[in-house]
Amino acid sequence: MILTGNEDLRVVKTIEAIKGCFEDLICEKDYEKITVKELCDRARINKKTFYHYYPTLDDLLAELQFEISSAYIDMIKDYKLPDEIRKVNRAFFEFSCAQGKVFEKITCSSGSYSYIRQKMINRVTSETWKKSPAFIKLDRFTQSVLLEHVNFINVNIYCKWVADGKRSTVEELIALSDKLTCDGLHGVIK
Amino acid sequence: MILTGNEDLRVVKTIEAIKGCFEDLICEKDYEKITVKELCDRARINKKTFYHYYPTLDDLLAELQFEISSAYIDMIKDYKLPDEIRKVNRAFFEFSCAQGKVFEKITCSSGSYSYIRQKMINRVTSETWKKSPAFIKLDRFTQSVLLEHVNFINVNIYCKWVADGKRSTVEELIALSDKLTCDGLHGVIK
DNA sequence: GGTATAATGCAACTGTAGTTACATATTCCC
DNA sequence: GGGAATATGTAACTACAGTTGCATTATACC
Repeated sequence: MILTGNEDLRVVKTIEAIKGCFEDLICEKDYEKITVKELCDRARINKKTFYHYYPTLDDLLAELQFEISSAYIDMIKDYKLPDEIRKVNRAFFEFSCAQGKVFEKITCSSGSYSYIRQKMINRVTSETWKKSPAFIKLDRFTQSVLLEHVNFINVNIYCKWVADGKRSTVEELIALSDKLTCDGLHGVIK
Repeated sequence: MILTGNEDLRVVKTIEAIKGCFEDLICEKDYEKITVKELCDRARINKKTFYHYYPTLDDLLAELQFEISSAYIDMIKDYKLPDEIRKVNRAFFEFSCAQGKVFEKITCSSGSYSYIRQKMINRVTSETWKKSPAFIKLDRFTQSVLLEHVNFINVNIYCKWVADGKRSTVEELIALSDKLTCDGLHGVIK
């Protein structure tokens, strides 16, 4: 549940407790090892209350991902692909690299919930591609391929950057992304 | 457990039953919804026996993935990247498109086990890249990015091809892959 | 402040994951 | 074919997921 401000105080308290404790747990251990029980114990709520708001832990995770990436969506929503791809790449890394540990864990964890990456990818890119006349002319199959293409490249670079100890600068990440997205391997290696 | 031919007949019977029923189940329903219990019921074995061979269902899935992709690994193991990338792309699609439903489900399912893609990706590409002098000269970070880059593009194309009802020819898939890997977006869209 | 409404808690339930000690059956190999 | 080795089964156990009916509490609104 995403709070709007009009909720019952009990709801606000419960949802904030659920999300806060969930973020803590995500930072402390692998998502796959988090149980509903321990989340409820920590948030001081009954299991029934949790299930009242979320069918499964995966749904809570998806909502958190949705909320976190919303700011990024806003940044790129007016850019046009493929012409403004460099702006999209820049926005991605300036946004992602400024995020905290929760974003990092959610985006990079290689466990069974990396599918979240795909959800994010689809949400983000479909909005920007669809404004391109050249894109509209492509067949649906090629469209669907391109839809995930750019963001995978960026998520991949971001995750490897984290795994490497964040030793490159944001500008270096953007430069690598620009090469791989615009020019392919030949931009990086001969 | 991967059978070598020297095993006790009981072991052969058990392992074949486990893998056979697991493949059937994968074709019938989402992997996430398969339980150890129903696999054991179908394979006519006790839970204890299953856990004797596999710590979790994920491990069984990983082993199946490993076995299925072995033939592909053999095909590309002598190619050198980035020079022979077109050969790798061709091998990928000629192999993947000839596979059956189990491969399709394992590779394309968008659920929580799409991480299998990553495992496959890493296994496949590291062997081919490491023979490239130009690759060795790159920093570790860029290396790790490239390691997943090519195969993601191919897996992505393959999965979209399946989702689209396999309407393109294998040659069209290879052509699209060649453009995206070698030349980036500019090879596909202006 | 009192009350109807909605949120939450409680307790008990079913089903599955994963483990254990021990019993039994199958296979291997002589 | 017989006996040792080992694979598999049985049954019972703990723990958690997810659900249910009913009790209780907090909140909103008059």
